[in-house]
Amino acid sequence: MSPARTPTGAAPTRGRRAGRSTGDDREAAILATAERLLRDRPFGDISIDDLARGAGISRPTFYFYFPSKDAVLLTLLDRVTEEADTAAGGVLDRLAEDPRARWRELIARFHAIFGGHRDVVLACAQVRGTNPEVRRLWAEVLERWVRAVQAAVEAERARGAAPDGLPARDLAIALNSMNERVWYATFAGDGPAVAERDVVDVLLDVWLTAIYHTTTPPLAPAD
Amino acid sequence: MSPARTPTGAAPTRGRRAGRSTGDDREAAILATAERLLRDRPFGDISIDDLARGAGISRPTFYFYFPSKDAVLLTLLDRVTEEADTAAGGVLDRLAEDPRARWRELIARFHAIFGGHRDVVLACAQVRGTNPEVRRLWAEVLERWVRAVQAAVEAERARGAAPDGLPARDLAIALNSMNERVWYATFAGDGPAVAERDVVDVLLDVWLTAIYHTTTPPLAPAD
DNA sequence: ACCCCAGTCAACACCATGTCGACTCCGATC
DNA sequence: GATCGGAGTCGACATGGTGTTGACTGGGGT
Repeated sequence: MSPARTPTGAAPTRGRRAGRSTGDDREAAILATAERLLRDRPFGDISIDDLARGAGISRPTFYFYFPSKDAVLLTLLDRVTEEADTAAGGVLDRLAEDPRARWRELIARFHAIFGGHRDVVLACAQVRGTNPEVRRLWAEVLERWVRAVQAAVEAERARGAAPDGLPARDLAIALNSMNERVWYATFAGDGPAVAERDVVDVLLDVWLTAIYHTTTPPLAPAD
Repeated sequence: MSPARTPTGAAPTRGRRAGRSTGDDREAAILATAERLLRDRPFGDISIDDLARGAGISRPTFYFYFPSKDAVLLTLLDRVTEEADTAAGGVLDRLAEDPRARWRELIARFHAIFGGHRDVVLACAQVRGTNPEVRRLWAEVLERWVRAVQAAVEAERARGAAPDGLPARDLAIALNSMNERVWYATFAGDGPAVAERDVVDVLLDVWLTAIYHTTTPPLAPAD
């Protein structure tokens, strides 16, 4: 998970224009207010004034801490993806041990984290359409995950556990895309969706069949 | 494809408040303007004034034809999904003939239609986050496709061509979701994406392995 | 005693949306 | 051939959210 940590790393000061004195708690208050308000209404229905008042400041003061409403969401998203990266870290290194169990662990962890921050994730999906910054950040995060999966698939093929087929990168993109969209529908309760308690196993099944052509991949190296 | 044709059917007058005289061409002009403007800037950057001026009318007059900017897009979306329904109709009835070829045909047709109206589709994906009407329409369309795929999978299992496994509905949801998200990324050129010329085959591969556990499903009935 | 600057906000400028009321044709009616 | 009604049209206004300006405060450093 080391490559291209640029997004979070290269933009160390997204909120708060610079400087570092007292008002740190105000910044935190804005973030907390956003997360709280998101719990019962969509991002688009929250005005900057709501955020400001919720944090006990006036609207112009809000701009002292964040350049826009979207920047608040971006900071929130940053946290979630960082958490996900941490949770996912290393799981795929031990794939050969027990492929099915490891893939399931990976998917289950993502599920737990996205589910735990569903309001933020859902809001980001909403604004991704209109905000290039969110789009860019999400694209970078996704790229890391795609690369990790791609490498894992190539490793499984190398040890003879998975058959050749699609370019590993395309496969990784397709599977990650599926997860994203399926989780979105599940958490949003929007349109045809997989039940929340089943979603990990449904996704796992498609991943395993797409990668191994079976739902019970071999544990030991083939040769 | 018969069930629940409500969306288009039950709201016969989304544009135009009622009546049916000359101004039909104005309505068409608005639609055409929207499609044209969408070609070089995102939906959010197009104002009602742009639409009105493009159609040679004033902003208040616009409201005579459509209740909002989103309603224009909704009408455009309606056309595209109708076209897709037509193109997809019946393909799955002849699945047993040659499963691989039929599934490929289905995916390729959707690809062609979405690709041909990518601006509209992309715009809809953008506003789906903020507009409940678009969300609802898309959900209904998706529900039809999910049902069709579910039925096809069940039929393939019944004739012994596909192994049992996931509930067919969950599988259908997952695969349709994957397609939606993958196409979006491909057409938007946004983040990790499959190359446009490869996308049909990539999707097909995942569909076949998920449904049949092989990329070469059997042609003749098993017993 | 002074200055600087993080932090604060009232007031303003701007822009997009949506609404109202008045106006103009034009075809139908008596 | 007057008049009536409704489709079609738009100028002007109300509303509401965003982002900016300029002035004020208070405390830490010199």
